[in-house]
Amino acid sequence: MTNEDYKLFEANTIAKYGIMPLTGCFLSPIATKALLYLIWKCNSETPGVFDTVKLRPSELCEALGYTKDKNRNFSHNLKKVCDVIQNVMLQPFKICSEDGDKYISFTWIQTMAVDLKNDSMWIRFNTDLGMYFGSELQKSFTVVKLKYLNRLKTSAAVILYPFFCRYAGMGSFNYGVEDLTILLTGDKQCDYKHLKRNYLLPAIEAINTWTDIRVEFIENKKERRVSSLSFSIYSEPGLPELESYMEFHQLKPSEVSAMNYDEDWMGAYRYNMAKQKYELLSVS
DNA sequence: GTACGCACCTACATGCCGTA
DNA sequence: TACGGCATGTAGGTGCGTAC
Repeated sequence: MTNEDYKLFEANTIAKYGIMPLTGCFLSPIATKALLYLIWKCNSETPGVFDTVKLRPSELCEALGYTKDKNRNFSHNLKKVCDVIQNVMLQPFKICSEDGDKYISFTWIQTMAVDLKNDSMWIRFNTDLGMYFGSELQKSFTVVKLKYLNRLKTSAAVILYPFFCRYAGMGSFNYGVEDLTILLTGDKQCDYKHLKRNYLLPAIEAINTWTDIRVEFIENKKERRVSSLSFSIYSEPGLPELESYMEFHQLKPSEVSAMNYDEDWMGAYRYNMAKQKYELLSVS
């Protein structure tokens, strides 16, 4: 599997409103990333059709950043990830009309079968999922690279990275504080200071450090109250990419700014999703 | 060598309060 | 209304002994 394979195609509606609020209850970062991986895996094997997906639990575990290390906890994490998916089955997915008078509710996953001994699992998505995220995915979607998403740890960062990728092509855009509050907290009563300190700033710092985009924002005020935010999205390498680039060109940190960053180095490296770092390919 | 269970630690999420 | 400090509960990550 190559770096380019770690992509996710999201419907605009998911990117706009976020996968977590859409479920009616917030999923943990691990649950969100696991679910996104399953959606990506399913879409890569049966584009636009959401029915069933087969994969190895160890593959999912490694894709989420867990590796077999000296601490012998891989089997722990394997079961934990399976439990996380099982919990996703318990959390209903809810889509409401504008006024909230009409809604439809179902679960993401209908059935999961796991065989840890033979390292296999089988997931059946809810049969109604295809009506909302099936063929529509092929018409308009946002590309999110899972290798970047999976480096993020907080729920806010996991929500915001796909959100910013959705708008990356626009360069800059405005977004209302109330919409952003619902996106990140699910509670529009949450005040802006709480949103900024506990969600927005830590998430943007993580995104700027670990992903392929850089986000900056300014506050737009109506009188004293912050009413909306103007976000600017730039393409910029993450820290692991920058470190490998420096290693490849044998640059010191002070010399990086004088160079124009390129991705020539990537041919000499392989990205290890489990370890979440680049490994130099051996010359044969 | 690997799976499992347990304990511990860290980071995150949340709420409350005081100050400007 | 914005900002920051502090306390507390929880989720996730890590280390290690034991059993198979």
